Amino acid sequence: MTRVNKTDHAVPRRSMRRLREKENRCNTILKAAETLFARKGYHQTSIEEIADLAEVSTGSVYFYFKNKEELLIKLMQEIGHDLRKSMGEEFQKTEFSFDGFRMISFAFLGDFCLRYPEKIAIFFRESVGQSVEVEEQRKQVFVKLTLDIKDAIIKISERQGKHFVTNLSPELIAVCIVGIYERIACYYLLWQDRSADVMQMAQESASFMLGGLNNLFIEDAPH
Amino acid sequence: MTRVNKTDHAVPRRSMRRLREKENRCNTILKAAETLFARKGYHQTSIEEIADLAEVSTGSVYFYFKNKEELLIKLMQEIGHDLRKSMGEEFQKTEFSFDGFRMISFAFLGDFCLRYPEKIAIFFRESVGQSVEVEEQRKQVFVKLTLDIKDAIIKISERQGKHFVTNLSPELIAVCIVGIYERIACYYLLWQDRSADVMQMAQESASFMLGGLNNLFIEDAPH
Amino acid sequence: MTRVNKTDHAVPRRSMRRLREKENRCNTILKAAETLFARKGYHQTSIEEIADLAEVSTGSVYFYFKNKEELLIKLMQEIGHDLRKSMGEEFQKTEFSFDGFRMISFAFLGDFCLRYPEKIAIFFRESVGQSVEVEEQRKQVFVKLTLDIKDAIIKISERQGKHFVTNLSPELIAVCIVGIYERIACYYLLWQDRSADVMQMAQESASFMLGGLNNLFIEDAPH
Amino acid sequence: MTRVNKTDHAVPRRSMRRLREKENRCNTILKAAETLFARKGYHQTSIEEIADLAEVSTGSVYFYFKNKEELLIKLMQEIGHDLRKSMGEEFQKTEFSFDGFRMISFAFLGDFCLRYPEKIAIFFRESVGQSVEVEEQRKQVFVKLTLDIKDAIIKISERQGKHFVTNLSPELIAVCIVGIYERIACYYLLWQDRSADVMQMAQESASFMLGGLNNLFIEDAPH
DNA sequence: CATGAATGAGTCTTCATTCAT
DNA sequence: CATGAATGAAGACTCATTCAT
Repeated sequence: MTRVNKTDHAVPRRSMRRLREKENRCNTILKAAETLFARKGYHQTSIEEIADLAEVSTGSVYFYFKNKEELLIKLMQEIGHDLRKSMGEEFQKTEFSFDGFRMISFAFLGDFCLRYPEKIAIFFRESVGQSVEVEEQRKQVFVKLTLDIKDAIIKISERQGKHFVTNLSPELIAVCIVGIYERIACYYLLWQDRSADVMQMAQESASFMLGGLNNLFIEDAPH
Repeated sequence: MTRVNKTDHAVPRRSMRRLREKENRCNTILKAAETLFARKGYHQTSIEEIADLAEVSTGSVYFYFKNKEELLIKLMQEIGHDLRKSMGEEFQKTEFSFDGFRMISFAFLGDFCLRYPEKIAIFFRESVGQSVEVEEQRKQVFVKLTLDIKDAIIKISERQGKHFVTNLSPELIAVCIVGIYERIACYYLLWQDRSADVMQMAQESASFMLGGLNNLFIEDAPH
Repeated sequence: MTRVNKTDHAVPRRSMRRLREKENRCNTILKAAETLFARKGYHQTSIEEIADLAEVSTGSVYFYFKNKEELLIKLMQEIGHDLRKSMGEEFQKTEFSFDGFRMISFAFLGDFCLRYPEKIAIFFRESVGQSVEVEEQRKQVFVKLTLDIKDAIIKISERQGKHFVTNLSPELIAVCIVGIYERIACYYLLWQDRSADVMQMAQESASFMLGGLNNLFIEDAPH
Repeated sequence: MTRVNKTDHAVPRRSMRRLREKENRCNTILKAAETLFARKGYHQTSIEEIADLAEVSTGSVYFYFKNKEELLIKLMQEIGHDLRKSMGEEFQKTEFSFDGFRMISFAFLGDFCLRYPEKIAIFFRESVGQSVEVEEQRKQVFVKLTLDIKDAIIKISERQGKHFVTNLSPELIAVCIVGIYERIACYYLLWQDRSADVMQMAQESASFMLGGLNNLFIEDAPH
């Protein structure tokens, strides 16, 4: 029905498109998928809807992506990559001082989350619990992200001449930090619209992390 | 719920037995759903499979539950309820001292997660990103859980005569705590099998939280 | 289009059906598939068409049959079974004399082919070259059919006190006979309508086979 | 065909080379199609796969062939042509004596089938039951093949001064012979690998045919 | 002539849900 | 209350074919 009208007068979707962009179909499709997955949910979004929004045929979606799952996985990986890059840069800029935590809090909450709420929805909601394959890829993305943070934590501790109570600590702290960001983003941005308070939260969550971190350092024996 | 009311108005003679039987069926079905959702994923599990495992007909599933979604929601709510109850008890037992954090860490990670890995899978994975309705219910469950923790935090701080840097802090801390538990459970129990280290993690995550909490108290000005 | 009208006024296909027959849906579906496969070809027939002709929903087709392939396989096996049964009876009736060949020729060409041209189309045309699985099943059906004939040939030769030139001969003769019937059926009934000459052909093809058979007996040394 | 004509009208200077190149391409594609159709089946083979194996683009396939069907038809016709040519030569060589049957058996089973098993798969399996058009062409190819054999049979009988029991006989015998070869090839070469016994089968099948043929000659009345 | 990206109609298949028994 | 056969809407995915470059 919708379908029929679409091709009725042979209004080629192509013409308009080709004028605007002759490449980057791939990105257009991904962007459309991101928008719809975030808006309607992964399962509630059909390939046809994605194709329509991207001004492309369903066949084209399958030309660029193996299947629907791959769209979700690609989006997730891309977001994971961006987050890692952004975090890495912040840690670099602050030369692996404690201040890095404050910076990544602002970068993530104050910048990324506010600018790309759909990416947050994809990363923390739509990519969860969809299929074995998606979950496996999600795990890998999150493990990489966590290990990045763990490495940064180790570097920071070394620069401060501190040691952790156990070998587990650095990774555990990284896991905690990821969990904190995740839940703050979901709770305050996806579930409620508290974007006005985001800066405050960035500030306080950084304090929280630093306090937590400090508590897992071994007390240096006084002279 | 709708269905349950049907029989509510009439509590006749042999009702007791009937009620127990009904509750049993209901629970058998829920248990089957929990097992399968956790093992194969919500979408990959069909009503027929649930009915088979519960040894009832598909029609019976629909007698006790409005639809598949309701199964998931009920499971989620049940788990949320159990967690809140358990946490509440721990805070009570420790009389809202700082030690409560250590206790809930052990209760959650050392006890709940190890005993009911399927519930963890349902609560933190399968109930995420499935539909608008599930997400709405999930939000409510999580908000309740978070507010419980927030209340406990406020009580604890009051008992210690401490004040928070902002009004946001108590809730934010609660959100962080939920996030920490969530991610630790996923990372170390669903994604990897690090059950051997769980006690250590409970210990350290409690320290982490306490450190974080402390950092969001206002420094009492020394007189 | 066709679709829309079908359900527009909610004219339940069920009502009419239930009145006529409350069982044997399975056979109705198979019969519909047979008719359509023979008329339009296996690939050119959609499940929906089969369901329509059987006055059943598409879902019902999948309730009784795993997939489209299974419909074809079942049809093929059924036909194979019928043919073997019919042949077996003819050989029995003629007490494994040479006359059996004449009888099966009449039974197959004069009876079966004329009565069930669609079965011939399924057995010798539509079930060929469709997929690996169909081909495998087809092979098994044909091998059984061939071995039945081989056994009959051996019995006949024994009764006549004859021996074959080689061990291969009985099976080879059976293979030839199957080939002869197959091609006659295709050539004279599917490709041309020579049903008028069928009896003549049955007669002559039996003679041909007998001549062939005789030529593969060892010449008994004259005393 | 349509396409070929395009260049037919203009046979200019460097045409020779072009023609050879074109023919090469054409054959390369046909060869690729033959290989894949035989290996994976007609429907399971996509144009893209054929193009890949032939190291051309999908567009090129459509330059040389109207559609996928035409590829199959061309292959089938080619094989039919080769078989007729080969048979004709054998009959010629044996001067239309009874020995011709032995010769074509060896030529077909001992030579053609062993050398070109893919052609056998195409001719007797993949080209069956695919579409109305393919079936129509298949019929024509087989009818030609059959009539060739019929003609040879008539010639042979004339040379021997024999007469057939009815007018139908020569064609019927031809049909039988085709069926015999077809089924032997499928049964012993496509379904089982009995290539070791092929010579024996050629020998015996020829005997079978001769016996059959003889049985359809009218008994010459002794003076 | 060659290319290969783009098309989109066409189909199979699934499965939550219903309801007559 | 229980059953499970029946439904049919919905969607993913394929692939022969086209055509601008």
